[in-house]
Amino acid sequence: MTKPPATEPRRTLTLRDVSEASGVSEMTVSRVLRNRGDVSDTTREKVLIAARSLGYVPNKIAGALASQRVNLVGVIIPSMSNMVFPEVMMGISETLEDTGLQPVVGITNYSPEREEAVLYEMLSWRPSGVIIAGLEHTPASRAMLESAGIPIVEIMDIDGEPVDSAVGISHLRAGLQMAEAIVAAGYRRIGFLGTKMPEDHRARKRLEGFREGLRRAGLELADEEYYAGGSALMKGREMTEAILRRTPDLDFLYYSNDMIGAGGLLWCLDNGVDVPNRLGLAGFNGVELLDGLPRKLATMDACRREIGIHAAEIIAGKRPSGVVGGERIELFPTLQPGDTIRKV
Amino acid sequence: MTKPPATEPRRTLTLRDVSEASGVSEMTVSRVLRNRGDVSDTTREKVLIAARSLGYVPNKIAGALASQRVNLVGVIIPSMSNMVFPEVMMGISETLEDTGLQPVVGITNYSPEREEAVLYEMLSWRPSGVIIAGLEHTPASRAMLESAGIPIVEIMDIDGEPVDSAVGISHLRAGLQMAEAIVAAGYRRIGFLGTKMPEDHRARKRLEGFREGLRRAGLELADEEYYAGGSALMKGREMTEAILRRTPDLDFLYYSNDMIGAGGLLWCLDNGVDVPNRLGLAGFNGVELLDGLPRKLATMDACRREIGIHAAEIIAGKRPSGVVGGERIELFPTLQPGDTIRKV
DNA sequence: GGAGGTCTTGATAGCGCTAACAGTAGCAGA
DNA sequence: TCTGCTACTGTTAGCGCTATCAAGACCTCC
Repeated sequence: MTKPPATEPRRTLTLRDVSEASGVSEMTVSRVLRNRGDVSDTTREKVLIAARSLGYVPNKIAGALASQRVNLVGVIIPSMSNMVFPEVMMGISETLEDTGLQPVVGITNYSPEREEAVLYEMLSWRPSGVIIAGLEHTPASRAMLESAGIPIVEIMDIDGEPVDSAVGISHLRAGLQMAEAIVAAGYRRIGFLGTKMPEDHRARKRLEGFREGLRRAGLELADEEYYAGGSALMKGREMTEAILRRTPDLDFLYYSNDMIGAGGLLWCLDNGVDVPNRLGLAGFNGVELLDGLPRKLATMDACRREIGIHAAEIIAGKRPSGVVGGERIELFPTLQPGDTIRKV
Repeated sequence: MTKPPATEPRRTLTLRDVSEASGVSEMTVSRVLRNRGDVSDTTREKVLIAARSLGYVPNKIAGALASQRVNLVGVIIPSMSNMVFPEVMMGISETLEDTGLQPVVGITNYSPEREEAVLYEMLSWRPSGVIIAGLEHTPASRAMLESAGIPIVEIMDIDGEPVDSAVGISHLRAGLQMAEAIVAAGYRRIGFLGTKMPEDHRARKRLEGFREGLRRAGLELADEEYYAGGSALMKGREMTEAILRRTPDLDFLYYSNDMIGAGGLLWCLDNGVDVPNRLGLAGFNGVELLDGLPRKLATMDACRREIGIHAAEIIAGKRPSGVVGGERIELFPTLQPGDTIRKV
C-alpha cells in the first residue's frame, strides 16, 4: 500500500496518534502529558517529542468527562464596564494562577433572568466552583447554586444570607458611615445622585444605610437625581447641574459611584463652585482612575481586589484551618476624605 | 433492601435520572432537552416536568464529546483594564447572542508566552472559533492557530499577514493621518508620550506611522516620554509636566492613548497652558469617558465595537455571500479634532 | 530463595451524552 | 390488502480520555 501524499485531509489529533508515533500505549502518553504517575525518562522524552512534532493539543472535554474533574471556576458578575469588576477579576486570576484553576466569566447586565441563564450555562460545564456577585438571586438560581455540589462564593456584599460562602463588605454600613462623616463635617442640605438600577442591590443598600445615617442625625435627603446609560463622567456633570438648579441650597452631594462623582467635581470646578466649603462631594468605590483629577474626590474603597483574592482562595481550598465551606468574610472599607469634604 | 432515608448523599444527576423519573428513554429526554427531533407533546411535557422538578442541569462536557460540537468561542485579548477591549467584547457578545455561541475570554497581559499558554488552554476545549488580538504571535501560537481546523479571526490590526481572517484598522495609517492633521494645523515642535510596552504592536505601529507622517513634512519628533504602570490619568499629568520641563518649546503632544492624553489635558488646564493655541494635544481611541472632560481631546476612534461585531459574524458564519474564511476587513477610523487642535 | 517491595507499562472499562439507525404504530392512497 | 409514508421512541456504538487494576521487570532484605 502506498502512503498517501503528504497533505492528507487532517483529522484532529488524538492520544492514539501520539501513542502510535511514539510507540507506547495511550495511557502512557496520557501520563506524560499530565505529569502524573511514574514514567521513565526515556519514554517521557520520546512521547514529548512525538507530541510536539505532531502539534498535539489534548482534548480537555474528553479528559474532564473521564476524570470527572474540570479546572474551571465560573465567575458571574453584572458588568465589566465600570472599573469595579475588572479589579475583582484581577484578584481572582492572580490567586488562581498557581492552582491550575481557570476563571471563566459570565456577564449578567444586572438582570436576574440573564444571571439565571448564565448560571445554568456555567453549571452545565461542571466547574469546580462558582463565584457570583451579590446575594440576591432568582429562586431557580438559588436552587441551582444549592444543589450544584461545588463551592459557591457570593461576593461584594454580606448583608444577607449566603448560599454557601460569602466575601464582601456591608454596603448598608458603608452608606451609614458616609452619612455620619458628612453630618460630622457640618453639612445639612444633602442630595443624592445615583443610577436607575433597581437590580443594583448594593447601591440600593448603600442608599438605605445613608438614609438611616441621616435620620439618626434628624436629617433626610433634600433632593435626589437618577440617570441611566451614557458616559458616567458626562452624566455626572449633567446631573449635578440639574440638581443644583432645582435645589440651589444643597451643601453636599453624595454620588452612588466615583465616575459620576468625578463628573460632578469637574462641573463644580468649571463653574467656580467652592468645593468643599460651599459644597461637599463624595462618591463610592475608590477608583484608581481618580488619582489624576485636579482634586481628590472623597470616597470609600470597596476592597475589590481583596474580595477577589479571598473568594478565589475559598474555591481553591487555600483557606487556612480546615474550614470546609460556609465561610463568611467581611471586609471593612475605609473612608478616604480626599479634598471634597470640609475638615472638621 | 430498605430504601435509605430521603436525604441520601446526592450524586449529580444524569440523563438517566430524568429518564427514569419520566418513564422514557434517555434518548428521548435528550431530544426534549435539546429541542431536536420529533417528540410528542405529552412526552415532552412529562420530561420537562421531571427535569425541572429534579433540578437537572445537562452535562455539556459529555454532550460536547458525543456530538463533537462545542458552543464556545475563544477570545484572546491583552487586557481588560483600559476601556478598549471591553468595548470590543460588547460587540462580540451582542453579535453572538442569538447564535447559541458563547464567548470565553483569555487575558495575555501583552505577553506572547502568556498568549501561547492561554491559546493552548483554549484550544484544548475545542472551541468553534478563536478571536485573537493582533497579528504578531509566537511561532508555536501561529502553528496552533493554523492547524486548529476552526475559524480564526485576528482583530484590531490589519498591518500584517493574518493566519485566517482579520478585522481591524491600520495603525500605521492612523498614526500617519494624525501626523498630517497636526502638521496641517501648523504645529512644528511635536512630542510623543506613550507606554513602555514593546509588545504593544499596535501602539508601536501608530508611532511608526506618525514618524513617517512627520518625516514627509520634513519634521521629526522633538522629544519623547514613556511610562509603565500606575493610574494612566495621573501618569499623563506627570509625563506632560516632565516633557514640557525638559523641552519647553514643544507646541504639540501626541499621546499613545486617550487616558494619558486626558491626564495631560487636565494638567494643562490646571497650569494655565493655552490649549490649543500655545500647545495642541491628541490621543487615540475615542474613549467615551472623555465626553465628560472640560474640553474635548482630539482623538481617533478605533472602531472597537464594529471590530467585535465583524469578528463575531465571521465566526458565526453570518457573513453575507458564501465566503468561507480568509476574510480581511479593514475599518477606517475617523479623526475627531475636538478642542485641542487649532482649527486651520 | 522467596516474600515483598518499587518502578514502569499496558489492558479494560467506563465518564454522560448524542449520531445513526432500527423499529413500531398509525394512516392515506392504490 | 399492501405499499409508502409520517410521527414517534428506543437500541447500539462510540466521542477521547482517565481510573483502576494487573502484570512484568528488577531490586532488597531476611
